[in-house]
Amino acid sequence: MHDIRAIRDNPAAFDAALARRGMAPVSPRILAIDEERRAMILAAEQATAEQNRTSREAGAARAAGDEAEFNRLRELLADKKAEIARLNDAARAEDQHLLDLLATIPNLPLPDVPDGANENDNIEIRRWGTPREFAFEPLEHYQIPAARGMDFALAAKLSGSRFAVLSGAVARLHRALAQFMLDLHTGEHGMTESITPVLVRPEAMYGTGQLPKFGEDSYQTTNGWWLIPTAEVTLTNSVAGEMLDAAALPRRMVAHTVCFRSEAGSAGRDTTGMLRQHQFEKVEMVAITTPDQSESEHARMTRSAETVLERLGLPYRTMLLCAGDMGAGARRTHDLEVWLPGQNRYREISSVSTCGDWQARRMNARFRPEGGGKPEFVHTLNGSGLAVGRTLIAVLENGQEEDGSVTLPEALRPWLGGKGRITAAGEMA
RNA sequence: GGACAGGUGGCCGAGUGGUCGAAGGCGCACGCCUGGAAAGUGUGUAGGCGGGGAACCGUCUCGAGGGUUCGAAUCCCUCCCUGUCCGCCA
Repeated sequence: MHDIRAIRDNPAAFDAALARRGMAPVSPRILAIDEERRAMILAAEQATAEQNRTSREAGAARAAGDEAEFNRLRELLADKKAEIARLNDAARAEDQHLLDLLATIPNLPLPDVPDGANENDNIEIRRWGTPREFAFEPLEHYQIPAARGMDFALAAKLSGSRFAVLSGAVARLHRALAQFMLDLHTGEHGMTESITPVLVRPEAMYGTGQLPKFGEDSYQTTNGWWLIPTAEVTLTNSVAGEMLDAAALPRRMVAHTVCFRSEAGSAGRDTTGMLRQHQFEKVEMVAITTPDQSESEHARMTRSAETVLERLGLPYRTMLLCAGDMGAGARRTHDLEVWLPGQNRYREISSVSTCGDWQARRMNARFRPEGGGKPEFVHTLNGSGLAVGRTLIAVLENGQEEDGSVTLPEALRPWLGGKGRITAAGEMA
């Protein structure tokens, strides 16, 4: 949600920023509605003020025992009533009209976000680790003998395509990864862990920006709940409607949840393996900050995600997304792409975004500045830390050996009962 | 699923038709007191929207919407939400 005053103050800058997302200018339409809306509000309020005045006079006349005057004023009010109702309805309709339009407009890219239309225009800002030299042709994760516990046929029987059943060693590895991530973020990155619902009200989906525009990307239950596409929804909306203490910020949260995405429109992409699923698990980080904290927090959160990959010894690169490739709520996004030897390329494994006050306005999440003063909207940030299924893929592909076994990252041992590899037979050893 | 109870400001909580945006308390801000702090004490302190350079003015908001009334936090209706008890259940 955008601040109508900011648009009013500088419509050209607003349109210019949106143009970087490939959007046509909208400020003329917004300003026209806003002007109409304000005229309506003024007319309605003036009429109401007159009504209130007359009503007080009527009360006074009655108190003074002036029945004639009271009756005269009462009739006057009765006549005005319909007109006032009409003006109020019109003012409210215009106000809603503006809100509905603003709710569909994506966030403005920050100045340092590069121009560009799609992922080809993203900029690499960092690279860590060196992809391993293989003496053999590395396999994709679902081809690796050690990953035989990954069963897509069974998942298809139960649910259909784009689901996976994990059994045995891969299931345990998946669980270990999630726990390792949570322990890292809570133990070293100052985040508080939550277990949240994965079914939410529409309001929550609206707050983070999935609704009203992107409902087709998610699933809804028959009684109106939405299945979260990311724990960003629950963690971020935890502060919806709240007035937070500035001293309590930044608030850093992390949650491991299952996520659901219908992935409409990506049919045909990554159809094999568990890279892209309707249901997957993710460890999600969310930070609620004051406006002056959000920049450093974005860097910090990106580092928190990068640290997961570094501890696991997985080569990655950090991308700065171009304006055209960012999600609607983001002002700047860092994507972490992990090296997948089986695909011989880097693939997205985390996305870390700062949303400014765009979500906070939708949620009405504010804080009172230290030393008092008017409430201000908080800033919100979110990032994967990391997508668990994709991390599993990366661990399997990067650790695969010629004999079909997989050598696991040293850092995971405490979560694997001291074990360090999966045999070609699919046994933890 | 059934039966009750309830939704008031940053928080707690009073208020059952009239000048109530709303007592009181807590918190917070500023001052007094103090060597400094605590305690004590005084004053102030809701938010949104609109108008205005500003001071300020208007308007809305006591869960949401509608109704009754000259006038609604207060009465009536509908809906939403929360809690308690019962039933069921991992």
